[in-house]
Amino acid sequence: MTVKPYQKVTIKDIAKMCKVSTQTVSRVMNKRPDVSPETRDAVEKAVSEMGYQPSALARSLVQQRSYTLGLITAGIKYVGVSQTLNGITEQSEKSGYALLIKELPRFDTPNIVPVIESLIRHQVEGIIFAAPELNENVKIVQAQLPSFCPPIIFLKSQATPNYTTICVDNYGGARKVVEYFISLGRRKIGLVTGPLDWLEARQRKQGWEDGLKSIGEMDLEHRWIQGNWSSSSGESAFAELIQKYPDMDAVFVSNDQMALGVLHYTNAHNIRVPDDVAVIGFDDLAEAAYFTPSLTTVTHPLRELGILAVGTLLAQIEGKESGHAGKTIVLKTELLVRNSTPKI
Amino acid sequence: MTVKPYQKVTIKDIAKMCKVSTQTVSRVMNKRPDVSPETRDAVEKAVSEMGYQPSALARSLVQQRSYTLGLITAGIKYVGVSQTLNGITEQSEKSGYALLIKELPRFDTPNIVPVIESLIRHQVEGIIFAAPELNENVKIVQAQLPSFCPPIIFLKSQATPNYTTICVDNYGGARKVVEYFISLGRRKIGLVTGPLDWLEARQRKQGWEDGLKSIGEMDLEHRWIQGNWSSSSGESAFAELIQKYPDMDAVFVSNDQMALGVLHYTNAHNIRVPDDVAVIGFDDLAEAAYFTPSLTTVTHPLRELGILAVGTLLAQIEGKESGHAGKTIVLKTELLVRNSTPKI
DNA sequence: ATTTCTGATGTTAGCGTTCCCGTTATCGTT
DNA sequence: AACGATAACGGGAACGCTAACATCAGAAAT
Repeated sequence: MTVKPYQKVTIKDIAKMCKVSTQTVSRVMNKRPDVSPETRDAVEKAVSEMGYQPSALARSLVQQRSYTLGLITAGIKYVGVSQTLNGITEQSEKSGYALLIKELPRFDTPNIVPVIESLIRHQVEGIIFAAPELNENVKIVQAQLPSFCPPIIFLKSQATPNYTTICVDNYGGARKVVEYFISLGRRKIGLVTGPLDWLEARQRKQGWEDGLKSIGEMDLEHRWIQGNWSSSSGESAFAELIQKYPDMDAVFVSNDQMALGVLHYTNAHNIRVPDDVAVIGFDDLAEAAYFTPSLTTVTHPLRELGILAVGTLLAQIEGKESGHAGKTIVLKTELLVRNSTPKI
Repeated sequence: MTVKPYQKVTIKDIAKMCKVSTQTVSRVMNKRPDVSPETRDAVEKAVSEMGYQPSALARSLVQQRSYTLGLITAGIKYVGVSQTLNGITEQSEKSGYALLIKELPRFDTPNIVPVIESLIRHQVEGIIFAAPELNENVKIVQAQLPSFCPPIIFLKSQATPNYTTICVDNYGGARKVVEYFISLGRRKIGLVTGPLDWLEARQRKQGWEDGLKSIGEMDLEHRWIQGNWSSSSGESAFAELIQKYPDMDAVFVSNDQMALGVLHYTNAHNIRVPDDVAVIGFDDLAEAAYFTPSLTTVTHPLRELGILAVGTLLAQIEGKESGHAGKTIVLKTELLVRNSTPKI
């Protein structure tokens, strides 16, 4: 039907073909009103025949707007992260923004500035920092931010006055867990925590700690142990914990993967769950409902976190005034009761 | 120390500041040899003082190269997909390419062409199509591909003569499963398959079928049932299957999530695994080793799939000659024996 | 008949780079 | 002394597009 152009076709080709100026073609492409119907039809016909696609690059350059967002992640292969990513892609697509993605090679990648600079070179209009906060990484990033930097939002980070932060109420979720255990009459509550260089692990631990202290349980040192989020670490951590805290009648495990490790241990050692030890996890993996026994856990809206991140970022970009007021949004968690805790 | 420029700083600013031409600044930025050391130092100093970042957009425009890859996915929140994504981000970063990501709203998104066009507008130099093949979606995409389209690679798709395809040996993996069951003396092998509009589900089913037929088991209609990849569907599918095929002494479950559902059922109904029924899954989820009992399953190198995809694509981009020769790469799978199958 | 408006189009310039070519100064060679 | 080679740098043009203004016809208003 039409000659397949090897060379990419540009606005000039269309203009020449229709004997109009490039400006007119531009007007048609941008659906502006002041083009006569006949010209519009002719141009549209040429466009579809030639398969013309306007260059977003050239457009961005001249308009000084890229309609592109930058995303910095780490650990995409973990469910939590990828759920957030899902929300982010969905919402940015919906808003007509492209998404440039960077994954840090490690959670504790030392120098993140080059990554941000790379995004800036690509003229992103906003940045979502969705890598978990551990050690001082977020503080370091904030301190080293280039002088000219587009709006940036931090996910799952400590609230700071100058930057917008969106996170999940880890502390509150953990307190809910402890309170639920107490309501079941369990007070000898152990903890398998995630690595304490992670902010989220610290927040969850703090919730557990404060929950126990609020009922007068003050001596907690021998009641917790650290894992590294993996099932394997959960299993061995629990093995150690039950040894140094044999009275334990309940355990809060800081994520579901480690909780699975715990259940693997209890199943293998004839420890009855929930009769001997009740178990509550955190995250609500899709699989958690099918663990043996099914796992009581804390859900958090990770996909919504991503959606909200994009929404908030775009609000900052498009309505410059609200600027980097540095607001903080905390999303609620919810306890999901299943069979690893006793029926009431 | 330095005035924070509100306006973005361009190559001209640096040039003016150093009293050299933009050309010279460009030479410094691109580390070209013909600049005197003094000039180079002066420019570099100005660059770092002003926080100048060359615009990748302008550079792409003039060089007619964007150093950007496009990725089309679906179902990022599922582990398999996100593992591949991990490999893709890693390798494209390593190769100095940026990555533009698009997630299809649904697995069976009807019209994918606009997504591809959007990538083309952004001048991506290559496209990785990493959404699963189901129904005829990949064929439709191939048929509707715009006339001017950069190199494109299909992941996990049916091999076709004209396009490069990289996939995992689902068929071979499934055959290995059946052969292993047979080596254990189990011949009454059931199947919980994934949805058969998915190519991967069909391939795994075919492996199971051919494996059984090779030992003379021809009548298979009552031996399989379809799930939808979820644990819940796995559980109910198995419940139905054991009813219509009570002799079954082994079951191949097409992914680990459904296998978890199966184990949930057997645990609840005092069906002994592996004594009464041996179970093998597919995927090797991180959690599978901690199921009760730990799950024998098939691993496939999804991260490597991503890495390989980028490598192959870049080879096509950079060495134009090998062009879209349409080669096909099939990655090996491996059986991982754990406790849901009997010890030998 | 003149002015004013409006709708449809074209012209020019410029977004921030790099490419191609040209210009100068310096130096060694014959 | 004249020549060419080389090193260091600058001037324009171009990439593909759109913003801003300019133009021009014809309709409407005076």
